[in-house]
Amino acid sequence: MELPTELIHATRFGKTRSAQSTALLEDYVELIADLLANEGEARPTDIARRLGVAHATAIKTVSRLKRAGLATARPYRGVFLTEKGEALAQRVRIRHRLVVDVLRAIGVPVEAAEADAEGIEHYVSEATLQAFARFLRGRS
Amino acid sequence: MELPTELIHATRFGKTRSAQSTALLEDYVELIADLLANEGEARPTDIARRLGVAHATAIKTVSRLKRAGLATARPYRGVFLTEKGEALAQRVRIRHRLVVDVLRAIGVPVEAAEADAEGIEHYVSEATLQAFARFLRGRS
DNA sequence: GTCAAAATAGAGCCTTGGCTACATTTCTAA
DNA sequence: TTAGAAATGTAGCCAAGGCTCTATTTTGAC
Repeated sequence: MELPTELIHATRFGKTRSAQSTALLEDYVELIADLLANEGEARPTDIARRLGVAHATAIKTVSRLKRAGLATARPYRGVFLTEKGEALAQRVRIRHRLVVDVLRAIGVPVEAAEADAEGIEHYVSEATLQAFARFLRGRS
Repeated sequence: MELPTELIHATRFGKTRSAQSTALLEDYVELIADLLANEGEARPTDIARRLGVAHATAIKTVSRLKRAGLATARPYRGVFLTEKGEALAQRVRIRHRLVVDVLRAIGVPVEAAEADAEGIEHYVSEATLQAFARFLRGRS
């Protein structure tokens, strides 16, 4: 841990950038899991509506999910998660709850907490996550 | 506030997306302000090194900053911030400190707090920011 | 003062994540 | 059962944010 300042910064920013590319896939996986659980199926049109994008955009991203080994889908037949996708969805869901709970505990209004968590959750490291859990345990 | 669920979600995600486009410009403005304050000048090469990108990328983004009215730069003469850019840098700096301080207060290790704040800060709304400030005041 | 090195700029390419427009498939209701 | 509506998929466009390669300008060492 004796890197020059600019390398520390570069590493930090680089991490932030690559986090952005995974953030979208995480959102999709989270949403697909939710739709499968609550509606029984995850159709591209529903995904698009929930994310506020055009259906073509959703379809294109789903194909990226397939390439990444997170989802499966056959033409005109809805989207499903692979085991890897399920596992990711699980992690994302837990992390989301943790972030929202911490924000709420700090005094953030529920609306803002839910909305901001959507962006924040993708940038919370494992160390921070553990600190969050400790913090919540310590005050319950 | 009586939107259907999918519209609430869509709005929320949409906000997250557009936040991403401003996140990079905020990082640049913050860094340029820092370089101007500590080095006396902000050269594209330094910006690139600190952000861990190629210098050409930095130059291209600086020209976007100019288009957005945040910075000025004459060929071969370094980058400066406009009033608007200064104001943004100020806000970003304050917000960054607040996020780091809250993370630290919760028990996040300093390294993780600094690193995660880099990503988190761009997604913290005004309401959340105020809650953060209250939280810190309440425990000092 | 000159010339090589460093910094700066520009061109052109790639992927992502949006979009619209059009084509195809599936579903549904008469 | 079949036509029209809805869903799905494809193609092609755009801007952002990366990259490399090449050209130009500035600077610094002699």
